Amino acid sequence: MNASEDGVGRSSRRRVTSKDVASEAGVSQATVARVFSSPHLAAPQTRERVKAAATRLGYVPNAIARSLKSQKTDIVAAVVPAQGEYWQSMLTSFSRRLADQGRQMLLFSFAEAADVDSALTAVEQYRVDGIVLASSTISQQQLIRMLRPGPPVVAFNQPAATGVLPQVSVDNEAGMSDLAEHLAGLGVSTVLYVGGVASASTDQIRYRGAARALGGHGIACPYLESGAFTYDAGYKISAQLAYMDELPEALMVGSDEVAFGVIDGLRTAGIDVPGDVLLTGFDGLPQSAWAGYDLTTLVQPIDVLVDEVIELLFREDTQAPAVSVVVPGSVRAGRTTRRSDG
Amino acid sequence: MNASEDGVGRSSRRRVTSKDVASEAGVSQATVARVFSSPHLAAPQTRERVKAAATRLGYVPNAIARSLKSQKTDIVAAVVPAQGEYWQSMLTSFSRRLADQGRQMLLFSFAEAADVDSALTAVEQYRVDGIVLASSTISQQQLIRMLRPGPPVVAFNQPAATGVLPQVSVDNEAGMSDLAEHLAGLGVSTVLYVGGVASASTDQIRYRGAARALGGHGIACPYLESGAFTYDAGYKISAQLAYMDELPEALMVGSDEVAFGVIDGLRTAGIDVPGDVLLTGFDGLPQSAWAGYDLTTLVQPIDVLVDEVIELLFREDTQAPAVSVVVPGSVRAGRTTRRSDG
DNA sequence: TTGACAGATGAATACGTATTCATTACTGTG
DNA sequence: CACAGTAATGAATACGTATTCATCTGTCAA
Repeated sequence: MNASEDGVGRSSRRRVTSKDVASEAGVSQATVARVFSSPHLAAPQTRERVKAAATRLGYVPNAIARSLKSQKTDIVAAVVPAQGEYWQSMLTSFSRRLADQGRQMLLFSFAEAADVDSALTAVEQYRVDGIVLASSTISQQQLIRMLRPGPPVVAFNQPAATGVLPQVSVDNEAGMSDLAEHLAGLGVSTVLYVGGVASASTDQIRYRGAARALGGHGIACPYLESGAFTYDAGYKISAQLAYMDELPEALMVGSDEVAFGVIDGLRTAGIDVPGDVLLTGFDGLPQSAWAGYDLTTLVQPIDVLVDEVIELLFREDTQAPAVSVVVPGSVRAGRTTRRSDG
Repeated sequence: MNASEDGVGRSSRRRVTSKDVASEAGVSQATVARVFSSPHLAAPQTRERVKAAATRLGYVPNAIARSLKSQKTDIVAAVVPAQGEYWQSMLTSFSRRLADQGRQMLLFSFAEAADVDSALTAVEQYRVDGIVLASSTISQQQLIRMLRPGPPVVAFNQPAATGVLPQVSVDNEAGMSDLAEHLAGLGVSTVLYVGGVASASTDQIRYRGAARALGGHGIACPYLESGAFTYDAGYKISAQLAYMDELPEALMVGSDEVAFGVIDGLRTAGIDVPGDVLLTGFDGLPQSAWAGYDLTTLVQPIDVLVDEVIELLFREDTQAPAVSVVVPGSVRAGRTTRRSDG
């Protein structure tokens, strides 16, 4: 009648350990460990007996203890900004990929750049098998901090890390260049680039790609900073665009999320996209393919990027300290660069 | 000259342990442990000496070993569907909240319902401090499985778990009811409900809220299933709507993400929202406030929900096995229920 | 028959920390 | 001065597993 007598109560009396299973099955703890970690070392008959005992007792191996002994956690840490559509879709792909490999993902998200340090401090405590740093706002100093002895670290889409940490990113410059060529091919002659944060390395490199390619066609490409890689930043900056004396023929926006804001802002102001101005994005977010936007953008092959990161983390060769892997993206032409008028 | 002699090499020779710090500082390992876990038990002078030695050696406490000894990981596991805007925003809020408390989040995402079992198996191995189950597609059987002894478990927005597991969710029925009242207040007399997955408990409850409220006004409310809680499902189902002999005055869609698809689909077919048909969503996703949609929807107070989950996980009182916390949402009236014509 | 050898298992130990217990030094009160 | 009480510390142990080493059994070839 007493609740504490109830074996199926919410909090069990004590977790079942391999030792418990051992006595139940009449073998040693070592044998139980073998059955679960290297079954081929146990006799088939013993294996069955141990497994039966384990099931009977509800035994579940303790990954913490295993990690302590084997010096492997099967956990990869990801340090990622809390907000941003792009990071979320990257996380989705990453965690799925890891799950396929029997690894788990320990998430360290941060809202402010100032929180990165505390996140990094926490990461170090858990002896994870690898660390992925994803954010355009991690400082050079913070990157260098990760060079201390510890698990392998790879930077994700963070060109600024090149030469300091192994790094994987899409080819930002070539990607934006391709988009520019696409516009040039449409006969566009005036372009304005709408960036996110001018100090972010990705923003700089993408802009360079646009400016160079357009320059090759004799087209100027002024830079306008929206202030953040967010929808709101794009929406707000569109007010400035709406009040310009003369709109350029095309806007190249530094990221899809900002582009959504720009498009909505312009449309709210009565300026049609692509009717009054063409527009390109960057990233290839799922929403960019939604019919409401149908954005011409550079699609990042996120799955490929993620695979490269994982390979870099777990390659045997621990030499070559700061490899940089650059993966090409692909232009997806949408309605936002389709001229309705002939 | 030899790379292995390099102290700052990528892979260190050996991690520094509390024992190393102990000999460096001329104290016992126990004292080092005290300095880092309960500083008040060490003399200020000793504390300084130990910390200095630790810094000199680059010592970082090993959370794995700590967890093994203290039976606490400071980690909360989240079992979450890999896709879906709603889950992503919930994850964002959740991980931020945990970080504030010095806890980390171990992510188990799954693409197919079939993957849930393997995720649960993995979760059990890590002795996390708590588990959050978030998904409308986890089966009753899988829920029951979580009743076995182990860390506390809380279901998130999963009314089907009521009575089985502690559960936190928005008031789905009242929320959809409020939206229905909103429509009724606008004088709407014909409504169609567009659901996601008819077998999902949230879908059923939301529909019930709509049907009851509308019924109170003598308004019928047929149910139409889109097949999934995704943009694509909404987009596709809109074709059926576009070919109806007569459109209802309003569409009540079971989730924002589906609503986006429906809106885009209708607009593509030349049917204006709200010009030709009013529309409501549910969830209050960030995008629902974007100017392109400006959806009338029920905003879920995600931060509040998350706080409730955490409180439920870590409350002292381990009695009351299956509390169900229901939090009210709030209607945000957007453009999609604003009549342009008088 | 004997020795070599592989297969299966148990005893013991290590992983790095937190905590209990005992010991020591020191403070204040009678 | 004696005694109680507190603060600070070290020695030892436990957390639950994986792995090394030694032991034992049985098989096969000489």
